[in-house]
Order: sequence, then C-alpha cells, then structure tokens
Amino acid sequence: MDQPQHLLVGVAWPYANGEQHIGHIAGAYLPPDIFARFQRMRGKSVLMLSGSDAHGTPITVRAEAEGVSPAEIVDRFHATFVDSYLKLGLTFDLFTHTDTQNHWDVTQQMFRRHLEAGYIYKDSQQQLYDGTAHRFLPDRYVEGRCPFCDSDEARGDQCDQCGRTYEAVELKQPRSRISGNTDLEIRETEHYFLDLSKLQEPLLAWLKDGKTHWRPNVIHFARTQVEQIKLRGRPITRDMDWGVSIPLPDTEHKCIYVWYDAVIGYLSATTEWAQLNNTPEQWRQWWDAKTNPDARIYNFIGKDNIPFHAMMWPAMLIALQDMNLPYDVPANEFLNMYGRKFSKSQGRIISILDVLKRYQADAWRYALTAIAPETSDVDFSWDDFVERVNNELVANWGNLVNRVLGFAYKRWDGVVPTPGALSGQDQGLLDEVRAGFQSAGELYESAKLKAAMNEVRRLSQRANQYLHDAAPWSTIKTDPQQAATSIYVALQVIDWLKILWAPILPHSSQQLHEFLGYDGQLFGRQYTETVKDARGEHLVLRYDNSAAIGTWEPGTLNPGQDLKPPKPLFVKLDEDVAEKETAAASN
RNA sequence: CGCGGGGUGGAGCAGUCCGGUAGCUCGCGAGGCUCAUAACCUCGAGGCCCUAGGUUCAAAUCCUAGCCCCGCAACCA
Repeated sequence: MDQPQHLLVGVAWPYANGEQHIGHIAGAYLPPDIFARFQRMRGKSVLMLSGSDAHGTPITVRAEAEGVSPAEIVDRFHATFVDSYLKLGLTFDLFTHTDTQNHWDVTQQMFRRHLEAGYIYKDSQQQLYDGTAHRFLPDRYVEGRCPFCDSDEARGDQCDQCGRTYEAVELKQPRSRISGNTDLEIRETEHYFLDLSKLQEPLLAWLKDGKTHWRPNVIHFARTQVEQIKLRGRPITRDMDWGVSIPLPDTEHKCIYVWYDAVIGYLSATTEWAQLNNTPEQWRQWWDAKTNPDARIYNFIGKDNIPFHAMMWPAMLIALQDMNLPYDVPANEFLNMYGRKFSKSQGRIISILDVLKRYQADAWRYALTAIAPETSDVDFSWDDFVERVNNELVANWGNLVNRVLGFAYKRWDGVVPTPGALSGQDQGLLDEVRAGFQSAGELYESAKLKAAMNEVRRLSQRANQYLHDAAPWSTIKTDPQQAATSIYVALQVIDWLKILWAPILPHSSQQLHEFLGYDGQLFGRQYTETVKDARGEHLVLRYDNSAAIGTWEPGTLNPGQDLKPPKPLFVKLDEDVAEKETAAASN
C-alpha cells in the first residue's frame, strides 16, 4: 500500500484573548475533528494538534485593560477553549499553549537554525516611542488618524475603515493606547528579520508543484502573492516583554514576534506530545522527511490565516531542509451572523460554550457542518439551525433509527431478528449503503465534508424509502418471516450508517452502537491533564485512541444479538427556540 | 488601486476545470402510509443560472467588458 500512515492534523491556534464563537468552530475547529475521526477509523496514525496562542499584542492589550498579567488572561481563556472542545468532542491528541518551556525551546532552536543557515539578519526600524510610559508602541498599542482616509479609528498597522496598511510612523496624530500620550517620538530600534527574499524561489517552486487537490481560494491566493510580490525581510522580533525571549545577548525588552512563534506551535506541540508519551523521537514520523517522507500534514484554518500557512510557515520549513511541508491547507471562509461578521463589541456573538449548555453537541456538529463555509462566506441564523436540526437531523436520520429500533425491540423481544432469503430489494439496499463506505469515504478523505454529509444523508433516506416499500408493520401480520428479514436488513443498514455518520455525529453514533447491543467505544477517550515544566504548569487537553474499536468498514450484525431499549437519539427543538435565542442575542 | 473567493427556483448549496434536456436539502401545494420525535413515502408548482457582448450546431459552463457581495493585503478563524 502506498497510502500514508501518518497524518498530522494541525488546527489554527486561537488567540487566548476572548471566547470562541460558533464561527470559529464551523470554520477551523470542527472540520479537522471530523477529518481526524474519519482517518483514525481508516487505521491511520493521526495526530491532531493545536493550542492557545499566548503571545502577541491582543493578549497584552487586554491584560493591561483589566489590570492583570498576560498569563492570567491566557490561562482563563485557554481553560474555556479546553472546556468547549471537551463538550463538543474535538479530539485533540494534544491541545496545549505557547507559553511552555517546550515551545520556548523549539522556537529558540528554530531561530538559531534559521540564523546559522543565513536566513536571519539584523536591521533597524523606526518605531513610535511613548516617553510617558517609557516604552515602544508596537502595532495595536498605537492609534491615530489614517494617512489615507482620515478615519480617526486607525490602528498602528492597519485602518479598519479603508483597510489599508502602513507603518505606524505614517499615522497622523498618533496617540498611545497605554498612556493616551500624543507627544510620541520616533526612535530607531534594532530587530531581527527573516530573509524571505532568499526563500521566494523555492517557495514558489513548491506552490507550483502539484496542489491540484488544494482549494482554489487557498492555492490561487498563495501563488499570485508569491509570484507577483517581491518578498522581503520580515521582522521576527518586537519591542515587548511578553513573548518568547530571543536566544541572543543584548536583547532585553525584546521578544520573538508572535507570528513567528505561533506557527512553530505545530512542531512544538508534536514534540510535547511525543515527550508526554515517553517517545521523544516519535515526532520524526510526521515531520522528518528522511524518516518518513510519506507523512501528510494538513492545516485546517480560516481564510485570514492563508498567508501564514500557505506561505510563511512553508518558507520557514523549507529553510530548515528535510522537513515535511503541508500536504493540504483546507481553509474555510467565514461564518457570519445575519450578514455581518461576529462582533463581540457589537453584541453579535454566539459563544460555543454558552450554546452547548442548551443544545446537543451533535446537533451543533450537524448544523455547523451543513452550513460549513467551504467555498464562500455563509450566514448563520437561528431559524436555519432549528430547521436543520428538526427537519434534517431528527426527521431523516434520528427518526429512521427510532422507527426501526422501536419496531424491532417491540416485536422481536429485544433481539435482532433472523433474516430469511434476501429479495432483490433487500440486496439492493444493502449494496447501496455498503457502497457508501467508498463514496462517502472519498469525500471525507478529500475534506469535502459538506458533500460527505449529503451522501450519508442520501443513504439514510434510501433506508426510509426501503422501509416504506417493504412495510414490515404490514407484512408482520401475514408473513412474519418476511417482516423479520426487512427489519434485519434495516438494522444492518443502520449499523453501517452509524459508522458513516460517526465522524460528524460521534456521540449519537456511540449511543446507537450501544442500542444495537454492542460493547466498546467507537472512539477513544478525551481527558485533561496538568503538565509541569520550568515555566510553571499548564492545562492540556488530550486524546487516547487506544481503546477505540470503530473501523471504516461494513461489519456484520449478528442475528440474535440483544438490543437495548431504544430512546430518541436527538432532541427535537421547540418552535420558539429561534425566537428566544434571537431575542436574547439582541439584548 | 492590487489580490482571492462568491453571485444558480422563497432559503441554503452542488454543477463551471473536461460546453450537450438545470440537480440536491429545506420550505410550499396535493396525495399516500401509520412502524416512528405530526416523523416517513410519492407526485407537483416554482429558475431572465448577476448584466451586456462574443465563440459554437449547442454556453450556468469557454472568451471579453462591466455590475454587486464577502474577504485578504503580512496575523481578528
């Protein structure tokens, strides 16, 4: 087999400066979990990794606004991320954060290797300096009037009004967000730069090579950028104290720029995972091109992150040589709300942690997959959520399970009936659903999750049609053996659909697995742990797949197997849910 | 200004690469079934495929010009 065994599923690192909303989940967090669960059932050696991004000005700005330490902000939101991923069932083999000793080590090591290989140089930059606060003002620490459109709300690096970018020193009437000081001076400051000009050629060669399986929004963007823009040195250090320190002398009050250290998280999380498992060299199975060139690395992200994952990070890896580069970067567009971006400040936000209190995890997994913004921005509305859960998930799949299990349990004393000879109709349904392992499998494999879901839903509709034609509730009165055969076929099909749905609906598939009288867990176990290191301790979310028995193949349901008393898999939502939630959101 | 994505029946989407009777889910209308969470099954109504040109026997699909929406532009998924 030339199928790769080792798959690394990298997930965008969330900034630990606010709660996650359903847009984050639909765009970048749920899709990789569905993909990873599918691949694990295929027997692949999957590592799904991410962590909270602890550094950067969004964190320190918030910390200063609240008068607490950045670490406190990170710990608070990191814990909420872990909590919501547990509840939603996102099976991270490791979800850590970037303020760990391991991440510091890996980042500094990469800095040194880039330096030694000649990809890092030192240069000076002009930056605004706040004499009152005695510090430099990177990025969002400064606001002012936009040099292009005169908006007064312009940030240090970009104007939200007209969208243009510029250097902070170009701002008109700049003011410090720390002290409010408007009497800012321009000072020279020395920084280290990653020399991307040296990487442009190999990066472009890599982007031009193959990539036919990449989504057009990702590959078109990356190619045109690298083709048309002359890449230049980009600063990888900043005048800040909060961040990974620079492994060189005379670098006080400077640290490594967050963009550089955050993407290294994919590598550092792998080594942290390997160390936690006491197999420190295992990371090579995914990253080291000499050890395992067939490993595939996937990066699931939102479209805003395309430049970093399709350009910067690959360039950094190319510079190291002998590292596996991303195999695919399935970036999603955005999930909006009523036509506009989610916005915390404007009260348009649906926190995933909050809504998981009221609705089933699998209901969200279904609805967010159904409307996943795979090719264009998509609008979320509560009406749509209710409609999809009630009229699609409950009506099509949940009801199929309920009608078959309920009938079987009542009429055959809680046991899987023994079938007689199969008719052409029986065989036809079995063949069609069995073929779903191939057809839906290919769609899951290529991360076309919406299409995979449609395929599985089509198959469960076929089962509903079969039942209508076979009408076992009618034949049982005249020909009990034929009714038994129909119900056996339906149960077998449900047993297979359980697997086909499992990547998207792991919780209810497990429940169905048990209703059908099976033991064991289709998937592994999620758990949290506190890890101590030289920088303190940090909470991690982990996943142990060793006891999982779910496999991507049609098993055989044994006649005579004891069923469990069935209950509906999904809660049907009340009519007024949409109204209530919409009202609550606008308060 | 530049770049990327999108514009398909009431809603959400697929189809566009490799032209050939416009497809799916939901909603709506009618009928059927009654095992089932009033769910399920069948049939039906409903579309200038953004616009204007062009290529072609034939264009949602290819070419040209333009319009509209979203995003990116070095980090807000």
